[in-house]
Amino acid sequence: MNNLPYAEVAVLLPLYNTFVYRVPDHFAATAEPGMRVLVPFGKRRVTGYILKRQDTDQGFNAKAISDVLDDLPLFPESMIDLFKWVSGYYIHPLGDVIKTALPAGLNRYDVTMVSAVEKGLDLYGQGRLTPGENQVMAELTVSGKISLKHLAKKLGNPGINSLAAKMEEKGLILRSSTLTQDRARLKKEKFLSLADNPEESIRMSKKRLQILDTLKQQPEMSLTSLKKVVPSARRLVKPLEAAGYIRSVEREVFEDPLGDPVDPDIPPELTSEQEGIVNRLTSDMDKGFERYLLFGVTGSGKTEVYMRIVRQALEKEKAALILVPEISLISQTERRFRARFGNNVAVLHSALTSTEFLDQWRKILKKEAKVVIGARSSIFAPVPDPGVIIVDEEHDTSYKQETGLRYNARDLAVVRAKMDNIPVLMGSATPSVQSYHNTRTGKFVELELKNRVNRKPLPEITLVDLKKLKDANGIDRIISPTLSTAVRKCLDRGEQALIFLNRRGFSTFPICGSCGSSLKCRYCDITMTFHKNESEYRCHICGFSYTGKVACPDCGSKSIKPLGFGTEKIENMLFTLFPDARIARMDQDTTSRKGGMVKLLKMIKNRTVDIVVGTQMLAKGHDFPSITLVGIVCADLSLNFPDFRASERTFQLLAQVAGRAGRGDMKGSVVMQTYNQDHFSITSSRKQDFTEFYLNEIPFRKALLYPPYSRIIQLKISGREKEKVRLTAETAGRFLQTGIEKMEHAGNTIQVLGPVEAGIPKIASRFRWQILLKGSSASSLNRLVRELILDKEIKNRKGVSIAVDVDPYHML
DNA sequence: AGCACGCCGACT
DNA sequence: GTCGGCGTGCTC
Repeated sequence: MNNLPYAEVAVLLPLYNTFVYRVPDHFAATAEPGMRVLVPFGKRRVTGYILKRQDTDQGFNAKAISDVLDDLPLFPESMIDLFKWVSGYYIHPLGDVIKTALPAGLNRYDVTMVSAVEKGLDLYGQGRLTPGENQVMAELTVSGKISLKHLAKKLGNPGINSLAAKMEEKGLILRSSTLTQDRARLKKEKFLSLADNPEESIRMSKKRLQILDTLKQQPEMSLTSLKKVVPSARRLVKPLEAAGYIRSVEREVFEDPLGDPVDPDIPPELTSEQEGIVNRLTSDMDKGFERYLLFGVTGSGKTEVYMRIVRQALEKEKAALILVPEISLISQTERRFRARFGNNVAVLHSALTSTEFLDQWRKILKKEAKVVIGARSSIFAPVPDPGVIIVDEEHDTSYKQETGLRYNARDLAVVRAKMDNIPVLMGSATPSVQSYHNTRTGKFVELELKNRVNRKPLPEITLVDLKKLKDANGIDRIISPTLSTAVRKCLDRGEQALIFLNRRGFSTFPICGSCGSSLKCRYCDITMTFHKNESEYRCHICGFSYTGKVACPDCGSKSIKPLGFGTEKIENMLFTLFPDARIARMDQDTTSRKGGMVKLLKMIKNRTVDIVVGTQMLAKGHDFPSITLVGIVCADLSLNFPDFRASERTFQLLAQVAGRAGRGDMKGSVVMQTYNQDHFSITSSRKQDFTEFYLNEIPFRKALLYPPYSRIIQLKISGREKEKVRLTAETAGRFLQTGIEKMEHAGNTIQVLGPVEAGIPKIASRFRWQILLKGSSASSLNRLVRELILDKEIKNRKGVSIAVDVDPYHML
């Protein structure tokens, strides 16, 4: 720990540079890199993060740090380089990168509060104020003391700043400054212990003696447990403490967010394939950075391999970081790790409260939990000494964050492993084209698990050509006789069936029977979906809804026809086809309530349902041993997306869904309905042959210069005013075009595609345009976009925002 | 982000 | 003539 007089600080504002502050003497020994500080910034104070201590102010007239907000660093110093890398690569302000990485709710800053004073109220009462002043006073008499920001919002007047300043000058109102509190705080508890020599003697009641007696029996006791012995302890310890009979300390206590305990498991014997991989990783662990892609068919025991490798890391006194898709946390993976590693596991996921999350965070920092498992954001977990990073289901799109800092945790796992000089293992049964390509070019080491642990064959997949069904009537058009027969047989055998459709709702394309226009969301440029259960039309993007009785907004007709179908309709049809079966639906609508997902999973596991209808979420990671039939209603839905990864997504989804069949002792089968019988995504997924898919897909990518043969950055331009957005997009487009011409002299090739209106031109009342940049070098793309973002002409457009998406996933 | 400074139009 | 709009630049 150094005591240098200055500190480099990243402030929590959208700024790309760091600032130097003086460390006052009274913080000299405590202010460490990784701690938050409160720093003066212009006229106010904001949260910042100490990046390092240094011996000079570099010629700036450094102000002093106002306060140190943490007792301990929130992240190890080793992570600062990662944050800086992320900030640079994703072109995102460093302070916000760190904020994104840390537990939510840790942000303190000054807020201007306004309140009315007597003179103002008098003049208001006498009606002697200007209209603007009247508005302010009216609001203040209602709400009392209120933040200036809040006031501006309530009055719909963003220019209230100068008005408030003026009103204060006139003595009508008072402005003051308050510091916000952290929303997330660690739970602290009072711990009591007996002191040796009381300073004064006080009268001892029975209860007081009982407390001293209880404390005598152990070195230290929490107030909570003492209260179990002496219920009135809280009141009674005060005088005892004051008189010096007992001492107390405040200490952090950890909550257990993990719910029901898990019994320890007995590690199974490894297959020789698994053993080979574990041995390879174990011996390589000391060699430092290396990237591995574990390509293992469903059921080949990847998780067991991960657990053995984690065990090896622990043996070497190192920690392990395991990333899993969000959904797996609710299901299997988390439980299996806990069964193996018990209390050594820290779990980070979105369902934790902010206090629970902070608890887990502290445990990781203090090395009390060395096995860290979590979703996307856990790539930023403060693991001080990782020995290995594992990314399960590396192809999963949930590793890509789509708001704010648009990072990809899978990619960052590689970056972090490199910085920590440790191996990173990415596993999947259906790898991403990107990662598999990396094995072909020698960037990643390929490891393979070819055999299923129980040696069972993969399910047999039957294709149904939906084109031939077009003359059928009623339900048969959507659920083919082949599929319904298969379900019937499955039910007769007493087994479970899973029906998959990647679209929720009842009618997905409600259309006006009178004028023919589709029912669109008021705020987004998309068709709404009818939900029969709730009898309402819903926008799947912004959540806006109309009642089921709404008239056509275009012509006023009440006859809206429910065209198009989603999971709710399928569920309905299955009720008709199989009145004797117990049917459950699993999609966002039935799982969004807390505990809804767990309840459904339990029903499947306990076999209190016969048929499960559901969306993507069924495809991921769950192990349902008694499901023997999987029906795919329409395999092509994701194929027609205007996105270069449409084929890849379709293949992965189909292969993963099909993999849900026959995971137990009974043989599974799959019925896949499709309009594109001959498309390679369909045929390859039918054979569960990733390599075949890859070899078909890769020529397209190459010919059209898409990743992995290029790098792309997408700019997403949006705002409430249609024309302003278009104009900004066009200005940005021209800027980039000129930028490229300049760079081309240096032999760079970058293509600008667009600006074009986005695939969904309006979302939540914001109009959207986009520009796609394609190039062979990530760094020159980065440089170009950085120039654009920092350009004042673009930056200062009020009301239009430009989001930078490096390596985008969702191109709509 | 938020705040001050500074330069042009409609008002006491 | 001034009040107040928001474009521009800066914050260690």
